[in-house]
Amino acid sequence: MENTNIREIHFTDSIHYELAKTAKLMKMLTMQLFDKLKIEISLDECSALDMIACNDGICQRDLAKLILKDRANTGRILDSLEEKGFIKRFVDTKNNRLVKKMGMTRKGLKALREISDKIISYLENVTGVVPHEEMLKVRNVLRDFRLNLENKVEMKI
Amino acid sequence: MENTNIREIHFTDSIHYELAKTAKLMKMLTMQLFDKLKIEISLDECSALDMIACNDGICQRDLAKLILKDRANTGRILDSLEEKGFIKRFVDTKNNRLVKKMGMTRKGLKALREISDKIISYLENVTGVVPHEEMLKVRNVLRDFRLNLENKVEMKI
DNA sequence: AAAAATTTGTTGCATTTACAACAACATTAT
DNA sequence: ATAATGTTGTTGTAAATGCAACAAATTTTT
Repeated sequence: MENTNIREIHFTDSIHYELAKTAKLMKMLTMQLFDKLKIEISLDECSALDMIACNDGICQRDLAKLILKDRANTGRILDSLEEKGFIKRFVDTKNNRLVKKMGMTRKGLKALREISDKIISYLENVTGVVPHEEMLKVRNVLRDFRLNLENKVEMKI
Repeated sequence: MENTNIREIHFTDSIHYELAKTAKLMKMLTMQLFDKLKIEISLDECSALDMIACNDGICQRDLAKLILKDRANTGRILDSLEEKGFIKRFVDTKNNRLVKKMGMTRKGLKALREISDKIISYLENVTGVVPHEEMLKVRNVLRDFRLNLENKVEMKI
């Protein structure tokens, strides 16, 4: 007897779809929040800024890997942040090679803190529907999953 | 005594960052897979196709909401799918208004199934590191979270 | 020592994307 | 009845993005 009950598997039901859609909505919401609160830098600039604050003296390529932009666009984002006086860039060496490293300026730290203060209560309001513990658990599972992904994806950065 | 232990909260630690990064990596991996397996349509076209298969007779705007593209780009994706003979479009009414609805062609169903068969084992291999039950749980929490997001995000579609 | 390959950042270009304006039609308000 | 508003899809355009080519410097290979 043949099994005619073929299980249809749809992208819609997958974790991949749920991830993509949730992330996209989250991005839309945050961008709308940035607009509403009249935050003067873009979301991408803000996450780059935060990443630099957490990794003082990082070089461009390493930052690119963290924010998952290519080298070209990372450079452009940094141009903008430097022009606004939020970061300083300097040439240094890494493995005997000349690289451009960067760090926060006082102005950049101040700006980052102000933005953080502005958005944090809003974002807590959004994540609030799901219990905090559950959210942490999801974050941790996602992290494990992501770390595994990083080994499989061919990064051209 | 003043509390000088100010808790620094960074974007890097947030569920938002983890979501964005995981989703982006997942997208990169899937696109590389599409390339490797010589799948002839784009990832976006594929998810649109899957969505149409799951929602026969859907109109363009409703599809746009599901795939989170704007109406313009949804139309362009559909142009491409129609040109390839994977979907058929027809004018119908919805609330007494003329709308363009669509459905799968036999060719489209065949193509979708072939693509599904090709990628499914690869993707299971990726999600495999995390126990299936845990993955389902994450998906469900994400869904709750996303449904809440949908109420807060202003959709201009 | 010369040639080839590697690393890092920049520039240019082609594709993708989002957003606004528009056309066609229907509904509601005046 | 006429005007104003709303819905759906298309077109045009400006911005974002990714990719390939390049320059400058270093390391490895021959």
